[in-house]
Amino acid sequence: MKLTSKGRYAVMALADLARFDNISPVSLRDISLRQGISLDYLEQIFSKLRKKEIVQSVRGTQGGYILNRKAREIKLTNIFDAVDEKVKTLQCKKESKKGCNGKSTKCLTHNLWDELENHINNFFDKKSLDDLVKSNFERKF
Amino acid sequence: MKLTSKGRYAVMALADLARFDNISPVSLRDISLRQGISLDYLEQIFSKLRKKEIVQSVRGTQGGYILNRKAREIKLTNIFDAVDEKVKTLQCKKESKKGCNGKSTKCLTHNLWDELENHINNFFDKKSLDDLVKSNFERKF
DNA sequence: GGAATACTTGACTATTTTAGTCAAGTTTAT
DNA sequence: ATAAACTTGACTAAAATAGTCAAGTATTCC
Ligand code: FES
Ligand code: FES
Repeated sequence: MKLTSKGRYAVMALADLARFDNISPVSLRDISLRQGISLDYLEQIFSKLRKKEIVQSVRGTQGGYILNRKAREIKLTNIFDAVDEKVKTLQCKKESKKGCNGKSTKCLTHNLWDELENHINNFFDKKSLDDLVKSNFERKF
Repeated sequence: MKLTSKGRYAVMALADLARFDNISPVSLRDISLRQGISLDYLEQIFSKLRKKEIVQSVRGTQGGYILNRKAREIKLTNIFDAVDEKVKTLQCKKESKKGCNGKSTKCLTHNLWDELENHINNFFDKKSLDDLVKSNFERKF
């Protein structure tokens, strides 16, 4: 089980952006340089974040991106959702009554994986971008 | 983030095996048929489980595998460890002082991913094979 | 002893996913 | 006008996954 770069970068980039929240737009070029993420890849990611209304774009020179909501209101869940980084522990389709083995009942481990998925998603539901910025701020003292 | 088949199958197969704990060895062929897992793949998995002393093999006709420890003492952590299904949320090396971006300090999200990793591993540390067998047993009534 | 069952090992491969790159635009501040 | 910066879509190399395949060894039962 591992976290993919897309999810990691999305959160990393937003954490960078959130530090300048409401001051001025941050260009992807700056994020790219500061965080060491490919500019082209960031563009892909921010295109998705914009579609899900997590960020707003400001075009033209001195443009960039700004948060579209308060940092406190942006949970990791929202970010992961936007970039399609999803937690997937079940093999079967959750809605279906069939099991992952093709049989008519759920497999021996179905409930276990379902619990695991909830356990992980709980973490993402709780953490906001704001928590992240604050914990980094405190780290400096 | 998703669970791989190797980890899923390892737990599924052991859950099947645990139901016959101390009665008689269970052949991989039976597990393969009941759980719908490729026999060749199961062999790979059980080879690893045997090396980590989670199961014992019984050769010959009527042979198979039996648990090497009490089901209560086999945690998911042990199983995942044996088959190399590891939780990996950090990009950087944990011991190193360098960040994932190659810089000399840890990145903005490092602590967050570290927390996440612990959160997930807690789940695996708590759950035992025994819990799994019992919850399936109860399900029948 | 011979056949059948079942474990054992190692190498090999197709498919899928990931992590990007590349190219050709459009928009806007200065 | 020009440069900075967003926008979109297609493409691709590399890695990981999920197995398969082949050849062999050990043990029990008849
Ligand atoms: S994971 Fe849902 S039935 Fe196996
Ligand atoms: S994940 Fe450890 S420094 Fe970024």
